[in-house]
Amino acid sequence: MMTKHNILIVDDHRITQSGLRYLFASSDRYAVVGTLDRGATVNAFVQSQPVDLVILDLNLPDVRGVNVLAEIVGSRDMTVIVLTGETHVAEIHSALKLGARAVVSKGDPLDHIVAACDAALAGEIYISPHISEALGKFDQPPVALSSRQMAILHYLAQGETNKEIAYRLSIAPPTVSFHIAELRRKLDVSHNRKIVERANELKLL
Amino acid sequence: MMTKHNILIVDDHRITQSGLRYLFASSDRYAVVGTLDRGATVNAFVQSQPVDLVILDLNLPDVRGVNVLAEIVGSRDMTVIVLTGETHVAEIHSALKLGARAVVSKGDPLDHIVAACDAALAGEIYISPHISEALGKFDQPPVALSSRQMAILHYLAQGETNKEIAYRLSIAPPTVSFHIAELRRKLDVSHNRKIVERANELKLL
DNA sequence: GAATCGCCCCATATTAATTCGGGTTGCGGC
DNA sequence: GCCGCAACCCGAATTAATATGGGGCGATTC
Repeated sequence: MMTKHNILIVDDHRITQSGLRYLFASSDRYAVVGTLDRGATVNAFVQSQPVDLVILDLNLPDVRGVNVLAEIVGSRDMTVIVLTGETHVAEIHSALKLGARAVVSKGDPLDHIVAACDAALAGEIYISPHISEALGKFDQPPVALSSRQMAILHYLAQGETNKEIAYRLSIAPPTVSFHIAELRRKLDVSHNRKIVERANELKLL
Repeated sequence: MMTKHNILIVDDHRITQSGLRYLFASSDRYAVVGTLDRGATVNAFVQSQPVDLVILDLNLPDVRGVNVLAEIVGSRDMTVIVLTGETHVAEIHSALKLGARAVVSKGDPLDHIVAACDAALAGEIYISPHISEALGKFDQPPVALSSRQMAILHYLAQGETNKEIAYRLSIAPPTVSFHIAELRRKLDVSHNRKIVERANELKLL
């Protein structure tokens, strides 16, 4: 038997950290070498000591998990698996695109977590049944917004009026209405009052 | 030493369930007698066997934790403590009003959970530092909406226009505007586009 | 029982937002 | 080059939403 794989846990819930430590405590293949509750500290940790596998929560208090992933992946020979509480499809897609090797839900049985670690280290991609079911449901054509549309969506999310947005962008109010109509069309909603909600669902904000 | 206190864990994250079981496994005062991941099953469980203490997550997949709390509290001599991931102030207030005896964040150190159990069973109210800090920040007077205002808020959340709402309620469009202005005032927002967001924050929907 | 308060309603006048028709630019394909 | 296409912009006309001022109704208080 080779030496154990070093695991770093990144999750802001202490009880989850503890549960994971306990899960791996009796393993002869894995050793937990650290637990972090903030995304900002991850990069420094993995630079300072050898880590083979990172178990990353996407929902951290300081930064989005995907940003942490983007920061650390590729920096050295390291495998990252995502352990997430909520199932945000777009975010999971991003994580996989960025190089996450597995995605497991916190609602999954515990042996799925170990299975994900095994598979990820073997070079496979592991998606737990929970997650893959959710992923399949929404096989959505990705919504691409232009920069103008994105800017206006952003101001809409702040709750600003068309007039205010027009002033900020130095364009006429009817032009703002035009872009909003485009947003309605692309986001497939019939009412302005649903645009921001829908954009949040699609994680466009 | 008296007999151990029976604990029921209600949380949809398996890893949290496991962490809590482990936390109490070595205790001589507590015994975990069950773990549930759905709110709908809680009432049947506590009817079927003696439970002294329920550790309840507010964020369950099927129903809001506060509804579970409302259902089980008072049904017998049982203490409920809330263990929550996110800190939704209004929901925590509701939980306390409904009779929860302690509130702990999942981000708190583990000994706070045990402290909460001890305090709750001793008849005290325990609020962890994390939570009490968040609670203090927003010491909001509770927002009371009239039934008309609530109805209109509901339609707003569906994304309907003033005209549609007016038609549904058989009132004139300016009357709808009037109620919306009242909502803006009561919810303390400057833009209509923020009303639904704010209402969600305050869990008024 | 009069004053007060909150809620509900509306018509009118005003302001905001949308639709419509029309124009520009830039870019990839025929 | 020229066509089509998508994004971007606007003015004028239309429609939607708001503020304003006012009336009625029921409950509470003095």
